[in-house]
Amino acid sequence: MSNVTFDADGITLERVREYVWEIPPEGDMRAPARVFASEALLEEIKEDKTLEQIKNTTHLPGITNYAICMPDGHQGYGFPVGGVGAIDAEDGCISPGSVGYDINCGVRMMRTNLTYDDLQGREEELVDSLFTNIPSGLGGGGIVESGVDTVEEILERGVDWALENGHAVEGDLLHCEDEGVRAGADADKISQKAKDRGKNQIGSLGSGNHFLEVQRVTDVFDEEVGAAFGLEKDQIVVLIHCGSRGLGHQTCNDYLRKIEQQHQGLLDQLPDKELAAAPAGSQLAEDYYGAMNAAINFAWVNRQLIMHRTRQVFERVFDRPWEEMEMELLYDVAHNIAKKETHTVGGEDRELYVHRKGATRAFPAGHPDVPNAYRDVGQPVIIPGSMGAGSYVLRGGENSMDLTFGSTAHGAGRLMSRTQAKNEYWGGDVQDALEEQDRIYVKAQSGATIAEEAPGVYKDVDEVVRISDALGIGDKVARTFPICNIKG
DNA sequence: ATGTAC
Repeated sequence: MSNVTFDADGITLERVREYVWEIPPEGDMRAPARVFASEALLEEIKEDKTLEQIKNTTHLPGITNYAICMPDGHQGYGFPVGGVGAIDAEDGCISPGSVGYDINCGVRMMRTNLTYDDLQGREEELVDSLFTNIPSGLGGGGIVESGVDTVEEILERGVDWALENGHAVEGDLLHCEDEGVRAGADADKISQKAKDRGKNQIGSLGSGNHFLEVQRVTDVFDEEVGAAFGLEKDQIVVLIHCGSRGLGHQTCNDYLRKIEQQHQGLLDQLPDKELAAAPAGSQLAEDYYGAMNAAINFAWVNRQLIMHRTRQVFERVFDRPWEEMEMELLYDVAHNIAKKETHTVGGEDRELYVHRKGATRAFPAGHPDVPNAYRDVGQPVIIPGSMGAGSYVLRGGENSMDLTFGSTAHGAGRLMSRTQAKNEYWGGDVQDALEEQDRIYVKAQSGATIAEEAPGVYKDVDEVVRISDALGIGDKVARTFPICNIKG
């Protein structure tokens, strides 16, 4: 190890090699922590509690190799956003606090065969129609509003339910992780209260950083992989970012309370109560895993319904069938989950609960869990930037299994809190500037949400992606730029 | 992120 260090106000990071930093174990840390970032990003990461939080996560029993902070890391609830914790599934634990409140928050991208020329002049009509037809904002109102029995079916059957009920086509399932149905989902482990919160939110965007964006492809960096993903310059694509709404939030809350009641001993060992975990093999660990998998299915159906409704909006605006516009799902990535996966650790295969909170699975070419359509090039990874900066499509890099348990970053990462953002920006001004300077059309339920999500509150997504690419954990394939954005 | 309630 070289002797280059980075001093982050009391926490010293040792440089392992370019863009890889390590916090060596001290006190009750069970493993080192690693931060994958440039010095420029570290300067931002050190400004909040991220580094302290990534140190704290190494106290979780069963933490394997090292806890990971991605280049977009920032402070979260207990476990940092942009964090990966691979934890032994036999002797370790599963941590609802480390998955977070928005179970299976994630992004999906839909292709079209439209070009920017087809869309110019129609932006306002399109953004208005999307905003009118896709439920957004806090509280209830979904594309489907139904009873608890429907929620239960969705929880266990995932996108299969959407297919059977006319909200999906076969190809949608083939281009989603787990073909849109998470195994091991147990609706009985989701509380009545959570189901009640979910029943009128099936197909709804929510609020905060969730959005639907129409974008154009500005760059294809890798022609071969770009072709495999069906992406080319000037093409219109749609990006959808949302999660499991009140149902997932309630589920996280329910299990945090159960841990306080049943596993106070483990809780007492942790430096931060927000890392709450259930011991592997306990009834509660099994129950949470069943519930979390069910909430994952709910979030997939949520994104599916929003995508399918978007097809119908495009049909009306462009006056032709969506099939003719080739509006096909490219891929759906979950970035707030824990998943039982087999990884090679010190030469032997181990079952691990891989916690990815604000981190994206990024399996390389050839991995059996990559869908057939992309098996030869690697799993698509979608990294949204801000509504002013645009987003990236990557593919799982060949070093991801060795370095990061098959993971990479998930976004640009916040630079400042929501409260701070509202002091810095006024929503209306942000909206006007985006339209006048960049011809980006934004429509939101409240001006406060636009202020909270102003481009200036995010880190530089180009720098985040540059590091992922340089490390070979997620390789750059294409870049997009926003045209229309709707949000809560 | 999230039904500005337990």
